[in-house]
Amino acid sequence: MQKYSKQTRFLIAVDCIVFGFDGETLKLLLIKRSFNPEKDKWSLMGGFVQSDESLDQAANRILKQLTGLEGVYLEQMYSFGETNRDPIERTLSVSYFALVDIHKYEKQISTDFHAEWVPLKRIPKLIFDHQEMVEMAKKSIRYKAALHPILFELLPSRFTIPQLQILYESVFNTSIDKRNFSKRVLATGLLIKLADKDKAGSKRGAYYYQLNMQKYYANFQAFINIIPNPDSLQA
Amino acid sequence: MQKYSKQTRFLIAVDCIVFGFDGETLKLLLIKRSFNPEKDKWSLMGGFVQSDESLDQAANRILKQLTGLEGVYLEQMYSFGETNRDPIERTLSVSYFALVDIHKYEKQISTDFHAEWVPLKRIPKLIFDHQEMVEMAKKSIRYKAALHPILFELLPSRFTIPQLQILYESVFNTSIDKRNFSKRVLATGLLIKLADKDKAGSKRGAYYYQLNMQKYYANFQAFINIIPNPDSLQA
DNA sequence: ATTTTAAGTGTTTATTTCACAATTAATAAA
DNA sequence: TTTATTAATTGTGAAATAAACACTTAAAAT
Repeated sequence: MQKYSKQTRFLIAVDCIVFGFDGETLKLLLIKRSFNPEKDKWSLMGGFVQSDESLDQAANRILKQLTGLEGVYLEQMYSFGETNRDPIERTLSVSYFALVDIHKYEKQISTDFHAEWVPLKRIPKLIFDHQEMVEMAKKSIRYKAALHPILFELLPSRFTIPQLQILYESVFNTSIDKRNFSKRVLATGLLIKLADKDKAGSKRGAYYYQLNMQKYYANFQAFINIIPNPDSLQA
Repeated sequence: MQKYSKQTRFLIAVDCIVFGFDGETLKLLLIKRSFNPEKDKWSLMGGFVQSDESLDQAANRILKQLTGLEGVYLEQMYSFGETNRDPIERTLSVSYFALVDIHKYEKQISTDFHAEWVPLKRIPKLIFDHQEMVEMAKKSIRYKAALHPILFELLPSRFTIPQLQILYESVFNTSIDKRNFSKRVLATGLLIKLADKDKAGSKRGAYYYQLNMQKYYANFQAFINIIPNPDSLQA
């Protein structure tokens, strides 16, 4: 088999920006890097693409290897290709963002792996250009969540409207009138009201809801307006 | 200097989906591939990333080399990484889309280079996964143009509102009421009315407008609503 | 002077968004 | 048992925005 001779070949990495929500705070999953360079520094989940796997496969494998997470929402974001972004050797990084319900994986992550959930407001210095990736990922999920119902991926399968509102308020760093918020989310038709309540947060208790998966998948592409004044969003 | 030994290295290509508008029809710039494999087949503009250039630099260089185009709107879209997408050797393709005023470059392209503008509705079979890239690019510009004023990049610096409307109608494959359209675009505050008219399209002539570049750059990220019923858009 | 053609413009109605506060369910305390 | 506390739940009116809809006008051609 012939080859494209004379062309340079490069390392290709995948880096994952993993968002999680615990009911109160938006967090990122970070690890202490286990190899040189920058060993023991904070880093995103990353690894090299192998010759027998596609980018999506690589992203899923890396996420699973480093955190045990499997089957989570994962979306390609952007490829970072500055020549000197890795000081050892030029490496292209294809970045992905992931959305995870923290509680579903919390124990698994902290016991089996050296990964940690860090509040988005207190991200430490990261290696290479990972800081830049995080900034872009924050913008990306805001942008996408303003139009599409991706934030449900951060919640457990049963959740309350107040929980959902806290999540939206965290992501958009704003506060929303709860009457208008509940009207908007219910108007999407995506929610199914359940019979029982979550009594953890209040005496009265808040009804649980779950996603109408039919409509969720069917309407995923359609624009959905949950955020007031989306005009002020930054891309 | 140490290296990451044991890791596989890959070819990295950049492929550009170049959109153009001639006042009537949306077109793509295609070339007949000049080397094997698939020599003489239709292809997007592409080339390998060199060791001393970033992805953006590679995209700009390739666009310039193959078409003479320089300083055009160019945006990274998506990275395609299926293992077998290039039959000769595994190659990652980082795709970009570009928006070009056809008239500004038409002669240059057809005389100096073997590139051709092909109406979007009559794209021939393309090599590799370029068809898939084109489909994604069509969705991408629709999506982005529904929210941001990128389509002005396809027009000359002086244009009329009827021209602009035809462009929007082409991109969204729809027809728009001209009273509502002109109200919407003028409401953005992005347009400056000029004193003279374009007499080519009608006896009466249509006033030329140009972009208010201040506002254009300032408001580029803000959501701008020009399309009726954007809910029906597909991501 | 008349015809032709596309450009330009305004109003009414319907829909959506926004601002705003009282009531209720359930537990805890008296 | 009653009362207090706390968060959940719910509705309405005003304002802004979007949608539907048709005639007049400028300029060239006849």
